[in-house]
Amino acid sequence: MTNIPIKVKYHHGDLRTSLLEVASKMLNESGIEEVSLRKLANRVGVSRSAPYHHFKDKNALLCGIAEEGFKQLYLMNKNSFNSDSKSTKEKFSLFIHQYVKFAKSNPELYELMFGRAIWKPQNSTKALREIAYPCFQYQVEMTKKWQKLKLLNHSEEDNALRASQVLWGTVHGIAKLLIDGIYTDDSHVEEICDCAVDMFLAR
Amino acid sequence: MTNIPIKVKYHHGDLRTSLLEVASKMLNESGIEEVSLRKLANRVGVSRSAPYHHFKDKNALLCGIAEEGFKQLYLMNKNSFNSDSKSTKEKFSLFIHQYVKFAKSNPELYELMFGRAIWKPQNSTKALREIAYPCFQYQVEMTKKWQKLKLLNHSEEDNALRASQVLWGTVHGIAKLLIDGIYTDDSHVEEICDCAVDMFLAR
DNA sequence: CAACAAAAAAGACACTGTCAAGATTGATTA
DNA sequence: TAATCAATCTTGACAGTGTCTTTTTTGTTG
Repeated sequence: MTNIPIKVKYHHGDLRTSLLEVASKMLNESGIEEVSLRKLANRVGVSRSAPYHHFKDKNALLCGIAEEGFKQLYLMNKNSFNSDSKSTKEKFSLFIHQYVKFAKSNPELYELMFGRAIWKPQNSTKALREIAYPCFQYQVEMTKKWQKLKLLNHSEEDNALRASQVLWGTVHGIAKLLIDGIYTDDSHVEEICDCAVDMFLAR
Repeated sequence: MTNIPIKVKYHHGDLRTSLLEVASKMLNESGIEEVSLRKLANRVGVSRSAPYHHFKDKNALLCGIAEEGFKQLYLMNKNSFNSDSKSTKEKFSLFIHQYVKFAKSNPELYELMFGRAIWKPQNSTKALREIAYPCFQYQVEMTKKWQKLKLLNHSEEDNALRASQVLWGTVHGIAKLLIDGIYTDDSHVEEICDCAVDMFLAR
């Protein structure tokens, strides 16, 4: 009956997830700059220091948001890599395009996920690392496969880890230059990705 | 005689360059987080609002610092590309290695130069753009040359702009992943760069 | 020398993250 | 059921921050 967001109970009930949800929404809508603990608390209908019972500090909250992003990214890569209806070459192309598209469609989230803020030596939460590392590792696995199938243009002695670091670097770099506003021509994203695919494929 | 940094004159004399110098030092030493206008003003020996007569706001100051970085980067690329004692292949390899090395040796400056903060639509100063764009353009020129000499692995129809965006994306991405703390094994930087070179060269 | 404009200072405001101390609640145990 | 306790939430407070407005000082110029 009364689902007006006016705070009525002293104990919120599920503040932790509420904080994550609303913070994510704020992030998507107005960017990381507009995400402050005080505004967040206000919007959730709770006092400014209530969040501190669920997150050690602001950084821990940000790590929590990023976790969700890495789950998405991991799932996306896994799904496309395991689709039976596509050739290896198509899958490789899909990886490049999808990765950049993910960043372009969730610029604020992507910025957070790979921003130095949460990856500074003592900042990354254990929970975050346990979600992000498998995501990183999966990209190495994909590269290993592509390498075995002689899809990529490089010499024999190159190991999969290095190659995947280069591939990842490429998509990450393109994504970053796009969403940070240095590549200003958003309209040619597909062309850039196509070019990247072309430059990496063995002929 | 008295070169103690105690403020003695009302008018500083050359506050603008002093601010840039000290701010750059603060940036290198302790990172962007530690650069605040108030601390900066304090260290220069001036009131907290004095800087506003030389920079519209904090963002304008940061743009000023970044300018110097782009001058360096431009010069570095130009010098190595014009060295007569090296083969084209060596120059290409040098470009990749040098670029990443530049970022790794000046992490805070690089982060500022390519951070979204100063490149947000209305944030970049005209002066910054006039220094940065030629720097970007030069990378296209280099790529055009490499393309003409059939150094790179890609098909005929690829244009130099797209190829240079991919190349730049690669070095930028590798650099970012390194200095943001996502690639934690700094010791293999050279190997990653070598691998990148190998993957891009035509065979 | 007087007038003016540039440069610097001081006051003030609305933010921010975070901590300490107290209030309220739901759950557990006696 | 009643008392205890820990989790949760609130309020007050502090030291920061960027930036605006008003006032003071200075160098320059007519």
